[in-house]
Parts: sequence; C-alpha cells; structure tokens
Amino acid sequence: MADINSNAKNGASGGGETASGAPPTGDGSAVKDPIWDIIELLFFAYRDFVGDPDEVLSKLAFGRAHHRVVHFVKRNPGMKVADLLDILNITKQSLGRVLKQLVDQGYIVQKEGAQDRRQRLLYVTPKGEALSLQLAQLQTERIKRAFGELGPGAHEAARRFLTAMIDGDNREGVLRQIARADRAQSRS
Amino acid sequence: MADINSNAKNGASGGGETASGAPPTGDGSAVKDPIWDIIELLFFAYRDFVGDPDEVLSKLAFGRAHHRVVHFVKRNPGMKVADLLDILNITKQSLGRVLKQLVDQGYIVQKEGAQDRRQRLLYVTPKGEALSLQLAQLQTERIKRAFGELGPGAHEAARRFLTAMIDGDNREGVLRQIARADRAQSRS
DNA sequence: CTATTTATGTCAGCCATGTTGACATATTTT
DNA sequence: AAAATATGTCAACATGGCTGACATAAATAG
Repeated sequence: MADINSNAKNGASGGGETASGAPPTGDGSAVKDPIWDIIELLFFAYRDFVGDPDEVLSKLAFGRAHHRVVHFVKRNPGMKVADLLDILNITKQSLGRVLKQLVDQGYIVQKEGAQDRRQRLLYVTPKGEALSLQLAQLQTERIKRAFGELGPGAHEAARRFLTAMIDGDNREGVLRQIARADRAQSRS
Repeated sequence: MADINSNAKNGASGGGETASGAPPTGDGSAVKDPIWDIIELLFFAYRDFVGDPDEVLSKLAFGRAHHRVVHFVKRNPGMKVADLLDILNITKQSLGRVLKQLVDQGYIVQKEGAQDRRQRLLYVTPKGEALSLQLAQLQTERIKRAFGELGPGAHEAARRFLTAMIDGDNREGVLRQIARADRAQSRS
C-alpha cells in the first residue's frame, strides 16, 4: 500500500522537465527525490550476478528457473512442494514444468513423506548437488571479488543492506529459511 | 518435523566441483564455500524491489519491460535507440514491441537527430516523466526505509557494494552513464 | 464410515518478453 | 555510385510466468 503518489498526477500539467516541486528537507534533498544511483546500480549488479550461471545452464538446456529450483532444494533438503512454491512465488503449473525435467534427468528426487504420505518431499541427487554448487560458486566468485575490493566488514554491510531491502513481512521468514538451511548444510 | 535429511554427497557426476573437498584457508572456510546468505538475500531483496512498481504498471497494461524503457529514457533524454539497446542488452525487435506502445500512448517521443537525420532520439513526454517518477519513488521509498534502519553511511556502503558487484568491463560505463544522467537531471 | 479437505499433478491455452533471421528504408560515409 | 549505418518490421520460436478445469491419493472431520 503506501500509495504515496501525489507526484505522478501531473500528466497534463508540467510541460517541461521541472520534476522537483518537492518540499525541502533542510539538507537540500527533497523528500521524494528518487535515489537514482542505487536504483540503477541494483539493476546492473543483479543482471551481472544472475548472468554468471547462464553459460553452464544453457549447456544443459536449462534456464534460470531450473537454477532456482535446484538451488532451493539443495539448501532445504526434504522440503515440501508447497514450501518451494511459497519461496519461489510461482504456481504449481510453472514449477511442474521445470521440476519434471529436473527429476527426469536425475537432478532431483521426490520421496513420499513419512508421516504424511501425500507429500512428495524434495531432495537433490549427487548430480543435482554438484550442479547447485557449481552455479553457487560462480556467483560466489563475483561476491568474493567485490568483498575483496571493499574493506573488511563488507560482508556484514552487504548482508544488512540487503536484509533491510526485503519486505518487512517476508524478512523474518527469509532469515529463518537461511538460518535453517545453514544448519542443514553444516550437518551434511 | 522436517527431519532435514542429511543429503547426498557429491557423486561421480561430471562437471561439478566436489562438494566438500575444498582446500582450507586457515580461517575454517573453504576457498570455494558458497556465500549462501548474500546469494539468497540478493534474490529476495531484488524480487521485492522490482515488484514495487508492478501494481501501477498493470493498471496501465504495462510490464517491467516498459518500466525499464521509460526509466532510462527519462534519465537520458535525447539518447539514441542504439544506446538504449546497449544499456538494456536486448534486441531491437524486443525493444520495438514495447517502445511502439509507449510512443503510441504518448509516454515517449522520437525526434530526428539534428546532425544525423537517421537517428530517432528518445525523449519522455511530461506523461512519461510523471510515470517514471512515480515508479522511481515507489522504489525509493523502499531504499529510504532501508537506509533509515541502517546507520549513516548506509547509502555510500550500498553504492560501493553494488558497484563492486558489476562486471569490471561494464562498471566504468555504468558509472559514466549514472553521472551523465545526474548532470542532465539537475539541468532540467 | 462417509464426506470433505489437503497435497500434488496434469492438460490446455494464454501472455510477456526474450531470441534469430531476413529484409526494407533513409541517410551518411567512402 | 557504392557501402556502411541507424532504424524499423515481419515471421517464427523459446522461456517461464499465468488461469481454469480436472484427477488422484491420503489425511481429517463429522
């Protein structure tokens, strides 16, 4: 919500480019002045970041959707299909398409739930884990390079920034998921 | 619940890196240990970030592709079509589809180049500028909220982190584009 | 025990946005 | 005059979202 859109209604009015009829804040910046640099840096940084795995994926005739599935299953072994849908925020039909390929080609297996036999719990196979790690390492190289260029504390600063950028609603769940996955990894 | 089965180790499957056979670094972390937290936080943060404008866009029957075009034309008034293609990294056919709609509906105009009359230089109309600003402000709210939760220096830290995450090749060009656009904005 | 709900899967079709390839037009450069 | 450049367009196809309808098995409620 937060429909703070008073600015956008000047469609017929302001002939020129004088976009800043914004109230001053004392420090010279308007309340609603867009933070252009972060908006654009995020765009370019994320584009490069998600592009790293593309070459490997395309050799397998996979796309980014396959990457996301393998990634989260590797991180959350034994997760329910419904949980994966929640994380990815897509429909079961969309998931089904890529999941079927990953299962057919031996990257992921589904096991009947022990207590609830309707569930098809998801696990990566060794092959799936290897792929997941290979892709994660490509992205990790970029992150490590970045942290290397910045001073110490860069990791912590990045973590805090990114966490603060997540919706308040999701934030707790995301952090819980990461913590749980980290524990699972260390036990494997 | 969720017995978090300890998962398969790395199989003989090819291509991948061996799961945990990484050389030690002395600080306990392996050279190739994936930096899971940043990888996942970037995914969730970026998803929320680009999702902010969706509601506004869908009311206009526009998508994220339209957003990107209006954004960069607003930021770089008078840019050549070829420059926009370079920034977006898409083909002219993909651009053509959304650009045509934006021109037809009065968000963008194209003017013949003065020196080179083959060029169709791109400008936002007042309507286009209003839309661009409205969308940028939605994203800015999120960024400001994040910076408000973090201490002072958060903006600078985020800028440095995101810049370092960009390909070395692109980085200079991106920074130049941002600086040029900032100058153009302040002149308007 | 029967009825309902839940977890998952599947078919069919549509949409947004990316791709390649071929070709057209106007204009500038050689 | 010929070649290169900037842009646009048509056609076909790929990926990965979506909705709606329906199917099955298992758990749960009455």
